[in-house]
Amino acid sequence: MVGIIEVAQHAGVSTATVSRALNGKANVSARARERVLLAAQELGYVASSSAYTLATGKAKNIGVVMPFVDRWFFSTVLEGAVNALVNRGYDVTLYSLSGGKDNRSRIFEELVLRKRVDGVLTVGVKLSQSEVTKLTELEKPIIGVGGPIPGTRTIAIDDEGAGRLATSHLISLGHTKIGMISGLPTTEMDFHQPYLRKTGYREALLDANLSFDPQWDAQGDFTVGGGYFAAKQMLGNPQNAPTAIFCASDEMGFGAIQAARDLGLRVPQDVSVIGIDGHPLGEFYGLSTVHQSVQKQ
Amino acid sequence: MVGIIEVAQHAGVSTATVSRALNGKANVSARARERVLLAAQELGYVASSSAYTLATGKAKNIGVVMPFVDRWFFSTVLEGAVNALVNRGYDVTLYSLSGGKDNRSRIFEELVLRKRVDGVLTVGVKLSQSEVTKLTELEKPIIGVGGPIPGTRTIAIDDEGAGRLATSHLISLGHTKIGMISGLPTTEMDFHQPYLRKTGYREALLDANLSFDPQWDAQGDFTVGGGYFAAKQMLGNPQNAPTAIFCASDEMGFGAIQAARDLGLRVPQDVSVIGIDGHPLGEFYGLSTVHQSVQKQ
DNA sequence: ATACTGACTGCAAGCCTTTACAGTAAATGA
DNA sequence: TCATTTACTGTAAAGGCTTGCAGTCAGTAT
Repeated sequence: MVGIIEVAQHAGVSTATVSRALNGKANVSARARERVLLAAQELGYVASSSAYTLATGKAKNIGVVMPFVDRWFFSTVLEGAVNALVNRGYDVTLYSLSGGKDNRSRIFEELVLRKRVDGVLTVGVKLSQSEVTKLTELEKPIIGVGGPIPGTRTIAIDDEGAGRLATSHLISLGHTKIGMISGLPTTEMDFHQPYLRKTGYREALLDANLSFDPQWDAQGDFTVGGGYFAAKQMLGNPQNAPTAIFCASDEMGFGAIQAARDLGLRVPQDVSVIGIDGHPLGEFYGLSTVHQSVQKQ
Repeated sequence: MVGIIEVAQHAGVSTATVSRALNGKANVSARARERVLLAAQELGYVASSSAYTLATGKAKNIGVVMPFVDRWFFSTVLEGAVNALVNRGYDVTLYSLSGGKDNRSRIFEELVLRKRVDGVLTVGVKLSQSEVTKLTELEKPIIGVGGPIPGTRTIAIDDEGAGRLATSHLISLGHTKIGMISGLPTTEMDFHQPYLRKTGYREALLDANLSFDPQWDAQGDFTVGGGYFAAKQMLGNPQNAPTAIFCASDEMGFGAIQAARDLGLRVPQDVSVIGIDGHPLGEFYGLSTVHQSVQKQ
């Protein structure tokens, strides 16, 4: 493996000058810089990142933490983040919380601590206070997308507002029996948005003096299949079926639409469905949605 | 930042013993090991990964390279890979080729060279001979998923066979005018499967003595939207519309189905559509598919 | 001609582990 | 009891880079 010493010899300078030249520092004569660049090129030299990190304390690497990567919202954010970071010379190390039970604490305690990353980007994760404290103590900047993090900067839409907006839209269409398909059942889940969106939904109902029926409160797992089964159950109830459904994500909306169709209901004539996201498939499904610009986030 | 020295002092042993105990080596007395573990625990110590890498040459990190991350196939493979690796103590550093033009060479030359990764997993990427050589010289193992890599081990379905299978299925349904929506237009693209799948399609047509009409050869970009527009154009041609379409991916198949519907055609009565993947949405769309087990791959 | 800048350059320490090697103490065998 | 093995343990080098500090040398002001 060719190291900085070989490059220095090849260029006829010291390793210090090689380092400075390669890192674009001042105080290197044009001649020396040129020779170093040439030598590095010829030898195919790239500085070892572990040595670089050890010496500088900078890893040029950002950790991205998300509950899953195979849901639309997450893979889209990830794609955007990877591209943005790679163009600025950063790598992305990906941590998925879906891998197992004690994954989460291991990620935060071991991996991040290992100085492998310079900062953390969380997506749709609600960090606990102790997790935030830990990261802050290590002076690792944190940015959250789509999920508030106590005491740090967060980029997210107004989930509560979005829930209210979607619900209000259904109300304005004349619906009075409005169900909601939200996220995951357990509250201790890492995943945050569902709760706020549901809050918005309830508020909108309240404002319009509409009742909130627990039977119309379903969980859809944020997947198409989850939305499908939830909607099927809700709409299939002959006594007490809603005429409109607000889904906390477009993917669940797709499932709901399909469920309605399978039950012989027409969308939107018999049932209205609205989601949140702006998923590219929405157009094909004819799903109304509250659009959020995910890539930009 | 607490280092190994503090742990050693705290435990009343040398740093060597700390290292050995923490890495589970033999030759550490039970008593010493216990004290070290306790001390590390109390101090919240985790070894610096850059120092570890520098000293051992192992990065405990795998680079995953894919053309995009926000397409279903890729995000699914990624999810599977991340989970499998994290459970074995490896991190995943993600490189997306979609980020820009000279991204690709930069990734292979700079980033991988920097010793940041122990090995490389490519997904749907066709590596050039020189890229393979480079990695092999550095003794970085490579594994490919869904795309052959000259001289290395690859996990992939028989793309050509899948194309033939799908096409044969359409033929067996009695179709004689069969179109195909395949991948990207440019051949120099990183993305490999489209070509093989199309080969299978042609072979199946040939075997059945069916003609291959260039008008029925469209590009769908592997997205729903791409499939939609390609199908719309193909099916919308009154002179020469196929009665069946083979799509190289399910996502394009979804678009094709929607296009058919928008044109007033019923699926499958008027038009048959078949894809490749086994995308979970296939069920909802009623899309026939050649299933491949992506997570397992 | 001399003192003094200023622009480069090189030496060597430091970053934090792992691990080869040498050393110590207890345990075993004769 | 003494020699020898066994089981740990500690010292210090090595890994590859960055960078503070000191030094060199040509150029400038006096």
